[in-house]
Amino acid sequence: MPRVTLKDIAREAGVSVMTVSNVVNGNLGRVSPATAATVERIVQERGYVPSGPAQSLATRRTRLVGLLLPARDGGISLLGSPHDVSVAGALEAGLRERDHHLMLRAVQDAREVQDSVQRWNLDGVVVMGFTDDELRALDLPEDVPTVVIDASADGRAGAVRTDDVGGGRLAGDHLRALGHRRVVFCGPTDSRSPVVAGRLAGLRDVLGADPVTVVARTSYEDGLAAGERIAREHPSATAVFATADLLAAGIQAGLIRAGRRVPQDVSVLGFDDADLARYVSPSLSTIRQDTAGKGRAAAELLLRLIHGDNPRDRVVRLGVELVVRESTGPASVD
Amino acid sequence: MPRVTLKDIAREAGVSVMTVSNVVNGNLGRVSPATAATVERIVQERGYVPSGPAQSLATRRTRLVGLLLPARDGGISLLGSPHDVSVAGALEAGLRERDHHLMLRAVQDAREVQDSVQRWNLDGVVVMGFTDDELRALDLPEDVPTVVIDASADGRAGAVRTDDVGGGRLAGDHLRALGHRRVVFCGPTDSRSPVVAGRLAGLRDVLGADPVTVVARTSYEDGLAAGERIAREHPSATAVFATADLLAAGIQAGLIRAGRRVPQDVSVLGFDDADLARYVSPSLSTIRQDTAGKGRAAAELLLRLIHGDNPRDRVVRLGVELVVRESTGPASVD
DNA sequence: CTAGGGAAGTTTAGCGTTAAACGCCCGCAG
DNA sequence: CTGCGGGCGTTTAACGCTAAACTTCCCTAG
Repeated sequence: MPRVTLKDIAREAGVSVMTVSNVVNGNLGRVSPATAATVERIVQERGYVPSGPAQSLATRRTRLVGLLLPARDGGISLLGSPHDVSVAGALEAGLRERDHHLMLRAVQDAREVQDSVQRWNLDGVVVMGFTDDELRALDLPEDVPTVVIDASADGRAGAVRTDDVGGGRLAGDHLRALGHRRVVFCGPTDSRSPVVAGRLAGLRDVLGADPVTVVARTSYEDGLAAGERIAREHPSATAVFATADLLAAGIQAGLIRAGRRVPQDVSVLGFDDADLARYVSPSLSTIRQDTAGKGRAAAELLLRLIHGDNPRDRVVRLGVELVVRESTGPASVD
Repeated sequence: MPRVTLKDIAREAGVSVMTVSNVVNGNLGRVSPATAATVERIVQERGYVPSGPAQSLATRRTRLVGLLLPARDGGISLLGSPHDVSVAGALEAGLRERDHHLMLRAVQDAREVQDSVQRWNLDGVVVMGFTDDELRALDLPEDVPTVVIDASADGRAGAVRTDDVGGGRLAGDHLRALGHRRVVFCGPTDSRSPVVAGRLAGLRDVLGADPVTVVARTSYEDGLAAGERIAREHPSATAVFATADLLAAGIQAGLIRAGRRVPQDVSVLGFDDADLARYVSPSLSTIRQDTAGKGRAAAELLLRLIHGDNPRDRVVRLGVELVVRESTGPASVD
C-alpha cells in the first residue's frame, strides 16, 4: 500500500500540489477558505501525513533532535543513571510538544557524532553524561545548535546545569547546623567535572576548610567500597557528602557493613533526590535537583537556538532544595 | 557551510554522481579499482556523509526504528521502570551495530502512532510498556514491521517476552522448598497483562492452589500500601511474590512498617533483578530476567522482519533465573 | 478608461540520492 | 570481418516536498 502523497490529495481536490501544501502548512494567505476546507477534508479522509524525509530535503530542516550519550560497556547502558532517564524523558516531552522528534544515540568518538548529525541533518543536539574533556574530544559540530547538560558550554553551545555550588552550600549548611565539622566529600573528583567541582566548592565555602576528599565513580559498588574505606581511613569523620544518591546509597551500605551506624555514628547526604533515596534504609537525606526541569529547559533552550532568537542566557541554571530524611542527624560528640 | 554532496565528490573526482554513489555503497561491480580508490580518498578528505533524508526518499527505506512508549504523567517519565531503561539501551546498541537509528517517542493514541510512523517512514517499530488492550487501541500499522515487548503478538508482529510462567514456577519452587504454603501474589492483575497472568499461572502450577492475590501497580508507593494491607488483611501469609522488584521493595518496606520482620515473619520475592534489588535491605531475592537480552533480541528480530527473511519464530522467549538474597527465608512455624 | 494591486492560485526548479536503462570500447568467437 | 558480451561507466527519471517566481482575474482609485 503506497503512501498517500500531496499529489493524491491535489488530484482529488482538483487543485495543484502547492495549494495542498499551503493548506497543510497553515500557509493560508493564498488559499480561499472554501478551497482550504475541501482540501482539509480530503486530507482528513485520506489520513495524509507529510513525509519527513521529503520535507527535510526540501527545507533543509528536519525537526529532529539528537540526544547523544556516552557509549559505555558496549553501549548497553546508555542511560546510566536515574538522573539521565528523568532528563531524557522530560526532554522528549518538551520536544514532542513543539513537534520535534528525538533520536537517541550512544556515541564513542567524534566520527560517530559527525556521522549521526550529518546523516540526519539534525536540527539540534543535546549532549549528556560526558565530562568536559570528553566533550572537547567529541568535537561537536560548530554549525549545529547544541545544548550540553551538566558540562561547561564552550562558546556557542547552550548549557543546562544545576546550581551545584548552591547545592554544595546547602549540604554544608545542613551538616554544619547538625554540628558536623569533619566532613568527607565523595565523588569522581578526578574527572575534572565542573559539576563535582561546584558541589565541592559550595561545601568548602560553608565549612571554611578543605574537606577530606575520597575519589569514587558514581555507582553503588564504588560507593560500597568507598564507605568501607571511609570507615577505615577516616574514622573520625562524622558525615559524608556524596555527589549522587546512588553513590551515597553505596557509601551508607559500606559504612554499615563496616560497623558504623547511620546516622548515629556517621551522617550521609546524597545529591539528586533520585527515587532510590526513598527506597534505601535509612532513607537518604539529599539535595534535590530538578531533573525534569532540566530536560524541559534543554528542550526550550535548544529550540530557541534552532530558531535563531538568540536567547539572552545560553546557560540555564536550575535551583536545588534540601530534603531531609533519615540518613543525616546530629554529630556525635566524641 | 553547505553540506558536502555526492555532486561535490563527483566533480572533484571527475566522474558522475552515480559512480560515487556506487563506490560509497560498496556496489563495486561497475567501478574500476582505480576509480574506486580515487573516489574513496576524496570521500575521506571531504568527510562526505550521505544524506539520510535523500536516501530515504530515493530508496523508501530510512534505517530508522521507532521505540514507542506510553505517554503517562504528561509524558515526562517515558521510561517508567529500570527494566524499560535497560531494554531500551540494549535495543539501541543492537540497532546501532546494524547501522540503524532509534527514535524515542511517547505516544498516547492511534493518531500519534500513525503520525510518527508515517511521517518518518519508520522501517520498523518496537513497542514497550503497553498492556494488550492498550496495544489493540493503538492500532499499530499493519504494513510496518513491529516487535512488541512483554505483550501478546497479534498475528504479523514479532514479540519478545520473558518466560513468565517459568519464572512463576521458579518462584513457587523456591518458596515451597522453604516451607511456605500461604503465599500472596501481588501485581497489576487487573490489567489483564499476559506477563502478570503468566507469572501467576506459574506460581499456581507449583503451589497447586490459587494463591491469594493483592492488586497493585508496579510502583514503590503502591507496594508500600500493599505491604501494609497484606500485614493487616492476610496476617497468616508467610510469603509474598511480587511481579516487579520495585513493587517488592515497597511491599517489604510496608510489611516492616507494619511490624513484620523480613524474612523471619514474611518472605518477599521480586521479579527482574533490577539494580535496586541489591540496594534495599534486606536485599531482595528475585527472579532475574535478561533485560539486555530482551533489547538485543528485539533488535535482531525486528531487523529480520524488516529484511523479510521470515524468522521461524516470531516470538522470542527469554529464560529466567532465581537469585536468592536476604528477603526470603524458611517459613516460620506457627 | 486604464493602471495598480490584491486574492487565489499555478508553474518551475531544486533539495540529494538511487534504480534502471542506456552507451561505448575492447577482445574474442564464429 | 561481424557480432556480441563484459567491463566501466553515464544519463534519465523519480522519490515527495517547498520557495520563489509567475499568471489570472477582478476590483478600485485616479
